[in-house]
Amino acid sequence: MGDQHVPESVPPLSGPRETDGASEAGLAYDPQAVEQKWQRLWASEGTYQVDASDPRPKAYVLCMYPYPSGAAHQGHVRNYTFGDLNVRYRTMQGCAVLSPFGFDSFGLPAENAAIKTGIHPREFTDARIEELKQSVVALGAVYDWRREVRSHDPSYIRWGQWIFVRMLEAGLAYQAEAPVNWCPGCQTVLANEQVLADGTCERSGDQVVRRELRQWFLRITEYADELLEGLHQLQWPDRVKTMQRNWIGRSEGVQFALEVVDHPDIELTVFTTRPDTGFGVTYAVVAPEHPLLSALTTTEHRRQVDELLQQVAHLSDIERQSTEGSLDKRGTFTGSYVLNPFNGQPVPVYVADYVLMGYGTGAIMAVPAEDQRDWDFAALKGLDVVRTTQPPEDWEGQAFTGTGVKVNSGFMDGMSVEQAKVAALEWLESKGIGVRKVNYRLRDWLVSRQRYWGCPIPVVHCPSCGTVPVPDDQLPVLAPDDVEFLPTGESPLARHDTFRDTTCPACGGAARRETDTLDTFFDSSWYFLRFCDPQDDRRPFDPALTQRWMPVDQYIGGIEHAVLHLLYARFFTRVLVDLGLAPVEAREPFARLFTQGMIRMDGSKMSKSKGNLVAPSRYFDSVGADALRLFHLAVAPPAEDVDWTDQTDEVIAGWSRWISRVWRLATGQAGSGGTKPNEAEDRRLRHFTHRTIQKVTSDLDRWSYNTAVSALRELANACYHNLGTPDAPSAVALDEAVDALVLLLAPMAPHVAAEAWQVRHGDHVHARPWPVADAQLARDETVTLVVQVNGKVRDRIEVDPTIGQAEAELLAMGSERARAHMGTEPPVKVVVKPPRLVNFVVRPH
RNA sequence: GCCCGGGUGGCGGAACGGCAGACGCGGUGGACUCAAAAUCCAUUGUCCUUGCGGGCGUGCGGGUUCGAGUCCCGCCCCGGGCACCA
Repeated sequence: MGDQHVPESVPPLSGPRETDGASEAGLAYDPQAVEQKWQRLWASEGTYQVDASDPRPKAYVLCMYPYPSGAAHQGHVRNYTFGDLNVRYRTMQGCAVLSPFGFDSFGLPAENAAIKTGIHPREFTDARIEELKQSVVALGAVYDWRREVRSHDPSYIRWGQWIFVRMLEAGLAYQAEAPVNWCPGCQTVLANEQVLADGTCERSGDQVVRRELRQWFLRITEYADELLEGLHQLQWPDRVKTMQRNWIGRSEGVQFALEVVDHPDIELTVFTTRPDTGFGVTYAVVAPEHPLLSALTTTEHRRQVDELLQQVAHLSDIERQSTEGSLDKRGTFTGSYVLNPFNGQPVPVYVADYVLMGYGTGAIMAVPAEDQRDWDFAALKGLDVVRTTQPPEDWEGQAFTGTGVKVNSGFMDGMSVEQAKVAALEWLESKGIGVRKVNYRLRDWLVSRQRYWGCPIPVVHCPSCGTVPVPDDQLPVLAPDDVEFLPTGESPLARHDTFRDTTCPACGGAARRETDTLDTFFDSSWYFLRFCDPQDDRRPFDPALTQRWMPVDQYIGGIEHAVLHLLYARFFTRVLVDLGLAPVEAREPFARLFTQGMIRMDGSKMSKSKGNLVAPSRYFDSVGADALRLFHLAVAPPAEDVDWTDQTDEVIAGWSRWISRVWRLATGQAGSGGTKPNEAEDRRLRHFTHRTIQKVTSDLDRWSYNTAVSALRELANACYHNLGTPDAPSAVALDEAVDALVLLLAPMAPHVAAEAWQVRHGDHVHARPWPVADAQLARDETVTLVVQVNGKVRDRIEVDPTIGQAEAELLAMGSERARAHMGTEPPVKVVVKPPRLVNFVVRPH
């Protein structure tokens, strides 16, 4: 998964602190010694290994598996800090937590490195996996490592291919022509990322062109409605659901045919969501790739049309939909006319780049009066504009897309837009010209990649049998190692004779092996299922084990995956359920989703391919992992982006100081409580303790980690209050407070919490149950009643929280400070919201 | 261009439509110390005021409301995604 924006460089951190090799009570806290001790212990005791037979209620907590880009960067640290907090918190709450880890280990960077340095992608990738794994362990994040999955592992490839074959058999995979970015200089297909903003190749600088290639697709559009409907039941951020909804882009409308003047043999089919505007159609537009374009183009217009096609060949879809620059040069007349079926008038047919072949029918009826882009284009080309919805008075100079009364529209005159939509549809259907049609913005999933470092598509192309899947017992199809990684030429697989040339599994004749590999989103669409049964060599995963763990209860990853990965995976699991391979529990794979913000530096202008130079290891080696974790929890709400600045190191150092502050409290070095009860202080501290337990618990439940950490700061401050003075709280109250502090800290800063607890009690803090507040002690004895005059705060009165309406008003009325702002007349109105607020509304004087 | 977010002190941030700035970082002052570090304590939006207190303040402009950082409308700026980066 995503390699996030990462900081480029930071000023040097103050040198490593002195360590004294141990951290028993009475000594300074030594993060390195403590962290290594506990990391070894968690690993050797298998503390976070779970099995399906575990009787506790299950919780599946998962961070999106990473693309192994080497040592972890701060984006990973942030992700795994949140994940680990959830794992430990749910464990303390009594759940059997499934916490697996794996690697999205196929991908472009390894192949680029191979081309550059000659190192084989596998060697390159394995080395980086080890590095990343090490930093994840050093962070103190705990996983059931027996379940590790790597995309490039032959067993994972095998079952991925096996699933692809099942999809092929079910008719869900098919081949079709689709454009790719072709670099004439490199003689190779480029990823969008490798094409610069000016449309040139990042490596050779050549102008990139779009070229049609026969490629594999998955029929995700068949699931469009289901994917849309399924969003309702998900506990996902609204913005992610909205993005998916918009991405699917369901729209209801009409598809109808336009007669072509002087061409009885062909007709132009268009889709519209606004059939009510039919009388306003003054021209039509086809996409440059439209199959009828050639037939529609007359001899005298062919030159201009060809020029346009050449120009469009190196534009991306984004550039084509942009209205920057003049539309003038981006469309031209074909020379043909079609008949507007509503009024029988001939209207000209244009070709323009802003119409995309991939959406609808690749042709539109243009209504400049009611569509702004059509308006702009019509203005440039001097085309007619006929309003069919009456715009408000004074409306001129632009399209009117709102609702109103229909005009100039024959049988629809006088109707509302909504009525007219229905009338136009019924009219088109009754005439046999059109049909109602649901259209989606979503396109089928193109899974072919012309690359080496990916999962080979397991089919063989036979001249006599056609496309034949590789039989199950011959899986996995593995890419050969002896390939050349050249900076020019096609995919290494296509040039590898003994891989490419094979025999047909059906007839035994000479055949050609498919040399495309699968999109890495294919791999990331089912790894969370494999985690449930990672070593199975009879099937991708056992349905019973999958049923035990699925769905993922908490999925955590970057917002950049809001649409693609998260939509593909939802599609994939639906298919697996429909094919009977996965239990219904997996239909919606991620019950709860959290999308974290990104790490930015200098406004995020840096490129993602640059390495991460703010390596977490520099913090592990100085202040320790706990300090870095607390920093990430505290610095911002988890969903927000984080700016890595000059001040960041100082803030992290502050967390290191705080850890020592807690350590001194826990070990008694900060001073101890009194031997006798101190009623006032004890009540204050116990109230604070139990209120903090409530606050932290609810903050963790609502993903408000920054405020949870703040609450722990406050509890520590409360513990220090009056410590070492005659007015100190009793040892009993202090111990209760410090124990609560350590327990609440355990999911956040697990090492110091574990060590502190062991020093105090001898056992493991992470095996303790999560603390429960005493509601009586947590209750506030008084609250502040705010007295306002005309909405401005004029006084504050401490009152009993159960105070009533009348009593509150009476108390407020008695406030001298408030009365000083009220003049002599009685208030016009009094708003009383006990126990928080009384607002007197008076006439200004 | 389209879709989705964000904008609060010097900085990161807090705030069920009801005390704007919790908790930190940085700053300032103090205690401890021969001194320093570490530590502990206090203070810190801004303007006017000796003080009490008051005015102004949540990107900009309007609106709803007894009351708006929060809700609505219109802008500006910054970021994410846009189907082959993952």
